[in-house]
Amino acid sequence: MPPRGKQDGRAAATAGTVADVGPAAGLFNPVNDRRISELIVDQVRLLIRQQQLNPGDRLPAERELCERFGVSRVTVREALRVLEANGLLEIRVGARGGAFVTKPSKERVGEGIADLLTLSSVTATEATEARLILEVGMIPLVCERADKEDIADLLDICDRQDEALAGGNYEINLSAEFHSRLAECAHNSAVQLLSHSFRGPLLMSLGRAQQSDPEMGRVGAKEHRQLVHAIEAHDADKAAAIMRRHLDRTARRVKNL
Amino acid sequence: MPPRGKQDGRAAATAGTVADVGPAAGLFNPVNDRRISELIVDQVRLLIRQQQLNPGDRLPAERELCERFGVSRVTVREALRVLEANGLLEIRVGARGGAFVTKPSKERVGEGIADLLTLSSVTATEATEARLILEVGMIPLVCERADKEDIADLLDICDRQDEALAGGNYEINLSAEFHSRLAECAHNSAVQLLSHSFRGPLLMSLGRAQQSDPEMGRVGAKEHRQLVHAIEAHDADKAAAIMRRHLDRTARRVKNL
DNA sequence: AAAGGTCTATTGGTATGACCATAGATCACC
DNA sequence: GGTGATCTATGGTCATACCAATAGACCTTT
Repeated sequence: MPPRGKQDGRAAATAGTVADVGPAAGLFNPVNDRRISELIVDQVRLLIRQQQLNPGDRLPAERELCERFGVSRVTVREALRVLEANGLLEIRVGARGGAFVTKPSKERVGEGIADLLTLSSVTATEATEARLILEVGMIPLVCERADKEDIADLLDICDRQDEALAGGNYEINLSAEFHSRLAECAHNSAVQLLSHSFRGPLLMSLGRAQQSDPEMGRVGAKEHRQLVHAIEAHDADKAAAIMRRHLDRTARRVKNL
Repeated sequence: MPPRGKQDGRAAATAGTVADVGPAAGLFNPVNDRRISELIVDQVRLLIRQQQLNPGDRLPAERELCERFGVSRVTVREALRVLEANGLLEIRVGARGGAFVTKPSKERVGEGIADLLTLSSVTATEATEARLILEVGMIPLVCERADKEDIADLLDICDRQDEALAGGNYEINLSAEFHSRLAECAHNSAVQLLSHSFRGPLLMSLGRAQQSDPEMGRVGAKEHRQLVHAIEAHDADKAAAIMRRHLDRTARRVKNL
């Protein structure tokens, strides 16, 4: 690369990224507003979307990216930070480290959605309503698609829940696990993702509600088991009714809390 | 600030951020391996969550933040980038510019979710199913809560849709606008958010489907109007049925596409 | 006085070059 | 064969400097 003048920052970098079209290109043509790092972000994101970069792939080292893009390391690093924050990259240090394209981990995505939900002005009541829509709405899919393994897993969770209750300790995590596993039974990753996302924001309020009435755990566990049996019998209407009742109780507690 | 030794980077900065506890603190205590910029991100995010920083508030200038945190500008900037990517901050340049805490804009959040959805391995079929659950599930809320203004707006969109159709051009944006406005009628921002999020990822496939059969637009517009009337009559069952039929057609097209 | 231009200070955007910290990989030694 | 030292590639951070954009003060012109 020919050594550039000392400080031609944006101009030179922009020239390297945006087409220098024809004569008089410097006049009356659209101004380039965006940050250089954003252009890099877009470029990489596009590559990932188009699957020219696949999960597990490693991007060139920062210092090499600088040369390729014709920008400074600071700029490249800011782009990588954004991509990392968006869950597209994972950055590891040390030899053989670098920026790796992440597998589209459902947990990671769900976490991102959960974060967005908690930071938006969604109230607990609203989230509960939305959750009810999701969980009741997915019941038909679940009843249609749940296989033997699904049922067995659900029952296993119920068993552990009963055990915990018998031992006197109520495990709210088990309830969450039940609903999470139930969402898997829909065999639809979008549904699963959304259902999972609503878990986090609600856990806090649920935890408080549960504490105020530990007996709830017992009722909830029983309903879980009834639900599984209804699913096993492919009785969508009955299952939906149980789920609605189950969540309605929760909704009321959230409202009164 | 007392001039530090030339390169005491992480050590010094860490000492300023993490508690230096008791004697022998340098031995056997947890290593701090997070990035400094991440610590800053956490700190700011916490301030926002606790509402000690509110939408519209302006953070100190980068150069001042450097002093406050005792780190370099690069580090502060990386933190700001992440916060910006997460939709928490908006950064403006120029005099009186700086980092401003953003209002929790629903659009922004919805966009984030949409991004996550498209980047995860959710197929169009799955997304369509999830959308059906949402849009049908919210119908009872809509029928219960839609007010005169809601109905009027929906009818207005229907009118514009008919106009466009009469003029021979089908506007897919109008259909999207209808569903978006409909979600507002649930008067629940979580539902609205989710519904909105599914718009983007589906537009592409829908666009293609629509092109393959332009007559669809006419049928869809008619169904929209029927739907509004059912809602006006608070007939949730009928409205849900119409919506289900409406989306089922779409779902089939997506599957066959 | 109003309109419009110019200057200036503030603030983010980028470049450069340096050094530190980390973690594989390799090799020497026991 | 394993154990530890050393090498090396790579991200993490710092300091400084200059460019670019913008708001507001100030000045000029009409």
